[in-house]
Amino acid sequence: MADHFAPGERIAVLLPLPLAGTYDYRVPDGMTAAAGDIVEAPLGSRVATGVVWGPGADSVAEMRIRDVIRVRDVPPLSGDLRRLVDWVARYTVHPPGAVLRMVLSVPEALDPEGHVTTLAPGEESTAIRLTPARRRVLAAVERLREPTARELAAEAGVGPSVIDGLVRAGALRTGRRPAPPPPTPAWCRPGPALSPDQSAAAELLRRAVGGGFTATVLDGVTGSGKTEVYFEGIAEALRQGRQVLVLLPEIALGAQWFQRFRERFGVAPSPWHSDLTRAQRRRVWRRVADGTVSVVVGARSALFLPFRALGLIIVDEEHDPSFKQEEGVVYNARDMAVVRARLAAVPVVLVSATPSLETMVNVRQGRYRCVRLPERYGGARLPAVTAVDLRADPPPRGSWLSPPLMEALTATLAGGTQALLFLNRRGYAPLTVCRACGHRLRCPNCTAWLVEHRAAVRLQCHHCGYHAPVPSHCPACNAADSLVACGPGVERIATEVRARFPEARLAVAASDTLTGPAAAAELVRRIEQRELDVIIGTQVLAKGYHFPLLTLVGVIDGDLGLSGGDLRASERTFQLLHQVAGRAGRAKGAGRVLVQTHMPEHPVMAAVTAADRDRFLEAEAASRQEAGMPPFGRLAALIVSCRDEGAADAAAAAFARTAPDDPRVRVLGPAPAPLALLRGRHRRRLLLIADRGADVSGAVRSWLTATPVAREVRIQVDIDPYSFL
DNA sequence: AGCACGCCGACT
DNA sequence: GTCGGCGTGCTC
Repeated sequence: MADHFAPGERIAVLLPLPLAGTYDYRVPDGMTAAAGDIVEAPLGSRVATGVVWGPGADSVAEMRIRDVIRVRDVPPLSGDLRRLVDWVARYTVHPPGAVLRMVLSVPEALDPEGHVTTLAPGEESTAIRLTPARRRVLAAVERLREPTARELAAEAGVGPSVIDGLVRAGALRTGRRPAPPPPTPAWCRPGPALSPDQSAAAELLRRAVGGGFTATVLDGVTGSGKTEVYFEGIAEALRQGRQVLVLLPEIALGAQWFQRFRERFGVAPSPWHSDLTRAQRRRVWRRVADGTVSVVVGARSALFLPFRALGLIIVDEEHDPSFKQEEGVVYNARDMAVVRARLAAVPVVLVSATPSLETMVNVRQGRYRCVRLPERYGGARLPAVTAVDLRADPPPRGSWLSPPLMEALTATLAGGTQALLFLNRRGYAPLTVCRACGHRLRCPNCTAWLVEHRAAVRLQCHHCGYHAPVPSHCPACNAADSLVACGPGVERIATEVRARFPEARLAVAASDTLTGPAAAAELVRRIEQRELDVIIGTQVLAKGYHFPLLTLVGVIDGDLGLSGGDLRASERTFQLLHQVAGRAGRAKGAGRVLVQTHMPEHPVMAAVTAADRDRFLEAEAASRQEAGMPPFGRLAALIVSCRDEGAADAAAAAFARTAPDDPRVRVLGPAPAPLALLRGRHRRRLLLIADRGADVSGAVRSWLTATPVAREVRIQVDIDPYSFL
C-alpha cells in the first residue's frame, strides 16, 4: 500500500515548522511507518517531531537523507486531519508546517498517558507535631483509599499547604495510579420537553448524523432553545459511538453552557481553550486522539484536535468575529470547520440568532440547509427595543445617560430587577486631551490613543502591551493639571451610575476585569443570586447568557462601530445590538431595551428597533453585491510590515508593481494599514479584490513568489479579511 | 521555530 | 585575551 513504508524506503515527513514543504527521511532497518504516524527525526543538531505525510521524493541527494529515529506510540493522525492541514495551508497561503504546529500543539501529549499522584499514610506520623488540621488529614487518608491531594484536602477540610507539609515531614507517602478515564456522557438520558419547532429541528439534525457531509444552519431567535436542539444532534452522534466538536467563541466565558450540558448529559464535556493548564491540555489532546473523550467544547483552536472518530461539528454563534484568527496562521475557524466536516464526511451545524451574511447567502444559494426557530421558548417574549434619539434627549453635560434611560433605570431598580448597561469600550476614557494645547496622548508604538484605566491607575494601549502612569503635566506643553478625559468607557459609566444610584450594587464586566473562567463564573453567580443590580459591560456579556432577572438593557452608544470604513460595520453592529438586546426579558417579565443613538433613522437602528432582521440583511446583501464585496466578491489582504518605515514603503511599492495581471482581479493600495504603526512596526496594506469564482489563494501565492523583499520585512497574508481595523 | 555560526563591545 | 550580545542562514 502506498501509505505503508518498509525499511529503506524514503518518506516525506511534515515538521511543525514554517518550512516550505515536507522533508524526506529514510525508514531504518527494523522499523515500519505509515502515513499519519507521528515520528521523531533528526533535524540539524536537534530532534524534531513530525508526521509521516506520504512517500518521499527524489529531489534530495541520497547522502543528505537521514534515518527516522522512532515512531511515537500515539494513534496516527487521520487522513481527514492531514488533508485539512494541507487544505488550510493552501487556502490561507501559509506553510503547511505552520498549520501542523496547531495540531501538534501539546508535545507532552505524545508521552504515555499521565498518572495522578496519590497519597497514603507514611511512616513518620508519630514523630511530627499534630495540629487539628493534620489530625483530620491523617484520619481522612485512612478512610479514602489512596486519594489525590485535592480529594484529601476536600475530605479533611484543609488547604493544600497542610498536605504539602505532611508530605515533607514524611507523614504522607506519595504514589501513582493511572488517571481514570473520563465519564461518558449519558446520551440515552431523555432530553427536556421540546416545542414542536424544536422537535422538528432536532429530528432533522438527528437524521443528518451518520449520513455524511451536510451543512445546516440553525437560525433561531435569542432564547428559542437552539442549544437544546443541537444537544439532540450530539446525543445521536454519541449513540453512534462518534465524537463531537463544539466550537464556541470566547469559551472562557461559557460557564452557563457547561452547566446546561451537565444537566442534559450528566457529565461535563472536555473544554479546550487558552486558559487550560499544560496538564489539562495534554490530557484532553491525548484522549481526543485515543477516542476516550467524546465531546470537546472549545475555542477556534479546537478545530485542529486529532479526533479519532469525529461524528459531528457544531459552530455556535457562527457569526462571531472571534472565530477569525488574526495572528500566525490567519484563518476563520467557522469556515474551516465546514471544510473539516466535508473532509471527514460528517455534518456541521452553524448556529446563530443573527447568522452572518456569508452564511445566509450560502443558504439562499442552496449550499447550506436552514432550520428556523422563530419563537422564544416557554412563551417568553422578545424585548421591545426603542431608540433614544440623543439629539432630542441629550444627557446632561458630563453625563452619558439620557433622561429616558435614567427613567428606565430608576424604574428597574425600584422594581427590584436587574439592568445591563452595554458599552463596547474598556477603561475609563478612550482619549485624554490637554485642555491647554490640545495634545492627545497616544501610544509610542501604535497608531492608537492611550486609554485611561482608573481601576489600574494608568494609561494603556489596547493594541500592544504599552502602559504608563497618568502624567501630572502635559507632555507637549508642560501645563499642570490640564489633561482631561474625553468620552466614556465602562469604568466612567460605572462612576456615573454610582453617583446617581449610590445604593445600587454594580459590577463592571470587561475582558480586563473578567480575567478567566473562574472570574466569569463568579460574576454569573452574583447576577443569578441577585447580588447585583446593575451590570456595566462590554461585549463579553453580550453572548449566550441567560439572566432571568434582567429586564432592562441600555445601550450607551449604539453608533459606536458604525464609524470607520469597515466593510462589515453595519452587519456587526446589528449583530451585537441584537445579541445584547436578547439578554433582556428571557423569563416571564417582558424586557425593555433602550438604544441611545444620534441616528435613529440609520438602517441598523431601524432593523434593531423593528427587529426586522431579514429586511436589513436583504438591503445589506444588495449593497455588497453592487460593490462586488464579500460574499459576492472575494478579498485578500497583504500586510507588509517593518520596523524601518522606508523599507516597509519600498516593499509595499514592489508588491504594487508585481500585482497580478488579471482582469478578474483588482489590487488597491498600498495604503497605510488601519493600524499604520503596531508594536513598533510600520504597516502598509494592499487589498486584492476578485470575482467570487476566482482562485484568490493561487493569485496571492504567485504574487508572493514574484516579489522578492528584504528579509527584515514581514508579510502577512489574510485571505477573506474580516476586520479592517 | 530552534540552533549554530559569526562578528563586534565590556569583563576576568 | 574571551564571554556574550543578537543578526542571518540552514535544517531532509
